[in-house]
Amino acid sequence: MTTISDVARLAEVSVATVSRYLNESGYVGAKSRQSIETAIKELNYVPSEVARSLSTKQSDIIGLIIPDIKNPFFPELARAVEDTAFEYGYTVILCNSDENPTKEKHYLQKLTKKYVAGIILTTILEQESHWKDVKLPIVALDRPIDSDVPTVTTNNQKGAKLATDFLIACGATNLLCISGPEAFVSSQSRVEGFQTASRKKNITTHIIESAYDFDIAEKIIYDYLKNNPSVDGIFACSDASAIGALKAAHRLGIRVPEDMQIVGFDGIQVGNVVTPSLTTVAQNIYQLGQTAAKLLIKQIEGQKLTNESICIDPELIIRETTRKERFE
Amino acid sequence: MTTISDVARLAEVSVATVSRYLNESGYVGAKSRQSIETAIKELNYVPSEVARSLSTKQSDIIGLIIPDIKNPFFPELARAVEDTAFEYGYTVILCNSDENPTKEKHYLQKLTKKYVAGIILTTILEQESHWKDVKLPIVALDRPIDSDVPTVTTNNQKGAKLATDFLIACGATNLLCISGPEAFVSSQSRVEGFQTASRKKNITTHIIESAYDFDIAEKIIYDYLKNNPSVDGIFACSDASAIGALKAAHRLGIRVPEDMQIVGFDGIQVGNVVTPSLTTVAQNIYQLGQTAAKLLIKQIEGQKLTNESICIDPELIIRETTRKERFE
DNA sequence: CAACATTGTGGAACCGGTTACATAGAGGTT
DNA sequence: AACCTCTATGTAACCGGTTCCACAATGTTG
Repeated sequence: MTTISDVARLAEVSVATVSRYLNESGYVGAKSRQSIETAIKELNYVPSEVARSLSTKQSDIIGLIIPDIKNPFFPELARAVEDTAFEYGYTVILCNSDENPTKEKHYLQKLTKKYVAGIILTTILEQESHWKDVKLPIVALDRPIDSDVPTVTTNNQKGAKLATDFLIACGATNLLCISGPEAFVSSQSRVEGFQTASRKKNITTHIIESAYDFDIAEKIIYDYLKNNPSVDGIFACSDASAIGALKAAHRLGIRVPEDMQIVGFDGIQVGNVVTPSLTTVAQNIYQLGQTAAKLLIKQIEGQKLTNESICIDPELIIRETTRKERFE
Repeated sequence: MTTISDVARLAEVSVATVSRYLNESGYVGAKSRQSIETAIKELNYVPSEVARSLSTKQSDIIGLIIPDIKNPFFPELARAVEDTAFEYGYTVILCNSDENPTKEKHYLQKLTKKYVAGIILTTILEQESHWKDVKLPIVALDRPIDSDVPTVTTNNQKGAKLATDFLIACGATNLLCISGPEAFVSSQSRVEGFQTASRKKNITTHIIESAYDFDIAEKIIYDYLKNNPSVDGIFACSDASAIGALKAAHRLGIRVPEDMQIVGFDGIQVGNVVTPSLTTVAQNIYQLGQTAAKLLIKQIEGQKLTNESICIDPELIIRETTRKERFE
């Protein structure tokens, strides 16, 4: 591998001049520029990121910490982050935290050691104090960490309201809400949205909790529906639970959407492939990731973005688990 | 951030001794060891990966290049690689190539500049010569690059044979094979497996090609089945096409598995969630990723693994798109 | 024309580690 | 006592960049 001094030697200038040329900092005369350019081409020179990082204490690496890339929500998010990073010349390190604080802390330390430029963090859990000590640029995704950390979220409450209003408009009167684990703030907001939308009307509501997991949700919902056959509308706080509900209904001989309607939340691809395909409140996942990445890069490149938080509206996608004819 | 010389100063030894202590290289006396340990604790010292990389020209970063993390096959693979890397103290940079040689080349250069320790490469396309110049440890996943590059693949031919034999055993006699794009070697092997399995018996076969994409496959298969209603068994070279087939059949009023049976290939999670759930040849995706990562790390840590290639057997998962009663 | 600003360049310290080499004391051998 | 081998440690060069500072040449201004 050729180094900057090889280039300097061949171009008959000093390394300082070459460095200035490379970074477009300071003056470089026309003939120096010329000879440097030819030297670089001739030697096929590529500057070492590592050496530069050591000097500048900065790299072009972004750390992305998510719970689990296998969770169908995250691949698209990761892709959005990576695309945006790529566009701006950054590179992404992928970390799966499993929502485990120890692992999270470990990654944090590793990333720090590598002088990463910044971190995008998707922790759904409660605020972990160790994030407050980090002096790196951070953007929180999906869940706020701290009031002065820029955050990108979906408007969960609004989305839930959208879903619930729609269920009711489609004639459902006996609503079941499948919440996520209590620790997830996003799930709480969705439940709140559900409650505000269903409270005013003359509607019966129930709320049960389930992990965001197909199989677990299926079991819980199966048991519930068995004992409560009057439910005619389900709002699930995740598409995973919604699909669980679908399977549970199938096993119980409940026809969807004729006997019971279902609306999910998330907008993951699977929802479109299931039969009947899932009506859902789709988060704009790609935009979520893109926005977070852009926000982070802005911060990295010097702008202080204290307090800048962005809330992205989700969108109701009407498919086959709800009825076409609207009442009201 | 504290440095090694801070530690050396506080411990009243030289940086060389501290470095020796950290790397367990060379001799360190008992009292030096003691004072270094306390100094490190007191200062909360964490060595800089970057500085070390500059010296050693090695990092603990592994580059993972895949076509697209959004493709449902890759999240689990990426997770396996990351898990294994984590276990051995490595870190993963995620690169989406979109099967685009230019992007691939770009990433290759970027990764080289960062002194990554090695690269795991999943390119389904034809051999790209630029990989031959790379002097980094490489492992090819899913597709061989070169005879002397260690490679991890699924036994595609065997899997296809498994699927086809099973379809025939379940009574299908008029088989349609949905191949992948011609450029994918893995798809070719699957078609070959299909052909060897179906040739000997008294069976009619057809082969059509489709991208590995739900919607595209659905359209192509819909058109085909419309004109060829006698097909009673489909072997799809990917679960994506299999699901497309399922939807096409649904739209045409063909009952699955009563009128027509379907077997997919890949074993992605969606297959289990679709109705009826998909009988498929499951690749052991996690093991694929894990094996590749381990192979790479072995190489990184000094072992020359020329010619070491591993072929992992897939497994037939019988679900609901095939009939229970076996003929024969 | 003197004083000063602007442009162009190189020397050398520095980033935070690793490592070759020199050195020195302790213990063992003959 | 002379010599050798370990063990233990420090000095300093090096990895490949960035950047401060000094300095020179040239242009500009009053």
